[in-house]
Amino acid sequence: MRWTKTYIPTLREDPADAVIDSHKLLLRAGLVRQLTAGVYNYLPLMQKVLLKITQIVREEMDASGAIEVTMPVLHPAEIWQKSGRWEVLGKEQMRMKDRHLRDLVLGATHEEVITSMVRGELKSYRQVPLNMYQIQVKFRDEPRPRFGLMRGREFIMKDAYTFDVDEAGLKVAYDKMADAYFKIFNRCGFQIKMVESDVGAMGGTGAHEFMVLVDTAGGEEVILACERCEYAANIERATSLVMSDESSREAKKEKALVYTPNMKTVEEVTGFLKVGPEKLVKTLLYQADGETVAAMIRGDRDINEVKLKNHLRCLELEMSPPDIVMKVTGALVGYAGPIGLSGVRIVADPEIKTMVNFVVGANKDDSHIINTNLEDFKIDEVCEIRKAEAGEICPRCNQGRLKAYSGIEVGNIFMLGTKYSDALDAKFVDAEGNERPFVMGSYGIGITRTAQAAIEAFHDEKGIIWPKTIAPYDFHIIPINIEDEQQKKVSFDLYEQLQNLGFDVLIDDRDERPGVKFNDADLIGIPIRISVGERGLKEGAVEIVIRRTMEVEKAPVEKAASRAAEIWEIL
RNA sequence: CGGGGUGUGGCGCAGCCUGGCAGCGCACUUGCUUUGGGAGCAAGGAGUCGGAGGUUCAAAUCCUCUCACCCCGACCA
Repeated sequence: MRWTKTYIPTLREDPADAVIDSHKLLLRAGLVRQLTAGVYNYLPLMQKVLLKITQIVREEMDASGAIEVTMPVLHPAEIWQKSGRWEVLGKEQMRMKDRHLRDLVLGATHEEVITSMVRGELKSYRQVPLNMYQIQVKFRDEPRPRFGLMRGREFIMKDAYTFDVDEAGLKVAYDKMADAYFKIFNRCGFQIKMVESDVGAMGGTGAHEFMVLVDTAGGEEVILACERCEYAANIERATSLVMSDESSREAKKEKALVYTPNMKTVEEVTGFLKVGPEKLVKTLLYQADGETVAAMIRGDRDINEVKLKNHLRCLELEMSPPDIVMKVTGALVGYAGPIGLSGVRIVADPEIKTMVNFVVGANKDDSHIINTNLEDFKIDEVCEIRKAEAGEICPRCNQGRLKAYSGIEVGNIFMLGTKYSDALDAKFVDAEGNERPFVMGSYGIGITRTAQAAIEAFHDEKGIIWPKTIAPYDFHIIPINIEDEQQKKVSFDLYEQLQNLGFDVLIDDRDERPGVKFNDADLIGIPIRISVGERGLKEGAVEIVIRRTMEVEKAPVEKAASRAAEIWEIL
């Protein structure tokens, strides 16, 4: 492709609206332009990248035995109401009404659609296992779109769905998809990490995310991974070993009410009482679908609301407002405690069970109780609700410490079970003649997000460094001075030769100054650049430059194409 | 949804406080020169100052309302 015949609007300056490197580069390299919040045009270079990524995805999905289909973007509300996700997704879902005022949905995922699609027609155990996928635009009405394609309201995804007769079949399908995902992301050039994750609104029995690890600020999720074994989990899901601390060997003391005027935070109370925050137990009040629940957690820990929400099996979970706190505890916010708290479910983190002589709120203004022990109150349920932290001990090998990484989620896989086949009535007849719901799985890859993740993972201060498998072009030829007939001829000869060898080639035929072309080349990040200029031609040579390392090799004009192809092979 | 910020030519910004000719850099067009890391000179085109209402002799500037976008938080299949 000739630069002058395509559209690559590069920017010299950083766009004002971009914060993270990959977002700035998406805009500066002329890959995308925003239409409205969270919605982007994909310009010619980006289109090439997306096609290369989707091609890899297609090849590996097909190789795994999955069958490609295309499902509608526009869905009737009815199927979402049937599965119960109309309420679960709520405002996350892009919704509209048609002229008849019927509710419609712009799909964020397609479990409901595919389940309706096969219902009544896929009906024998002989027809499965079946895996169908599509590459399709998706919508999510993000409360706050940001970071370019990382958190958009419209994006492209590959989503696949499997149908099996039982859990064992699902496990096979699930592992097969995980395997395909490793192949896909490795081909895209990533070091990928598969981590355990929460199932969220998807529902089901288990899930994993595929994360690209980045050391920049561009990561959007924190993951914890054991430094000794293979354990790795999203922060929402990560657990750690409960360590009984030193104080648990103390002799139990008599509890006592203490006056703590205006001391509401953990810091204030422990500072005032001259004890560490690990000697205090926070009692946090939540409204779980209207019911008030108390969550107890050690003072120096953070609560993991996802874990609490999962334990309570509620749709909405939020901190109780002050008036409810007052009603339940009889005190202002900041003095809630488990002793004498009635009519409220008390959920405690297991770590609490290891503690002695701790501080709790007294359910009375300006008062706490010291030397509290487990016998002093009743715990209704014990459930891990604390956020695991870096440095804690791995729950799997019980030895290694957990380390935190910043990651970008580019893929996820879910074991759905029969949630959707039950709700939408997709059943088959087994060998014994019994009617049973399909056991399903669902598997996503964010195509547009993967492109941005590549930029985040592979760039330097001058621009993008595309992995060769997903680069918009393989070679970038720069005639230093396009007005010079010899340079022009050599450049275009090379352009044709490389194309004849099957490569995707971009030639910068603009009448621009060399500096402009070099800077744009560095910015858009084609893996190999070939400079054709007076300096080299004097010796009958052109320069082959590797973008990643900026290594330069001179090659004779007549051997340039074959030499460039060799370098490509080993890149 | 709470808090903060920004809307001025395609992009990046100044001007606003203290009302008085709408500016700068880059980009764009034309000409000449220049051509190995973002050229020089000259000439030129391009802006309802996000929108509506108000105050005033006069509003980019002050007031009210509103819309959009960005950031922090909440949220996040």
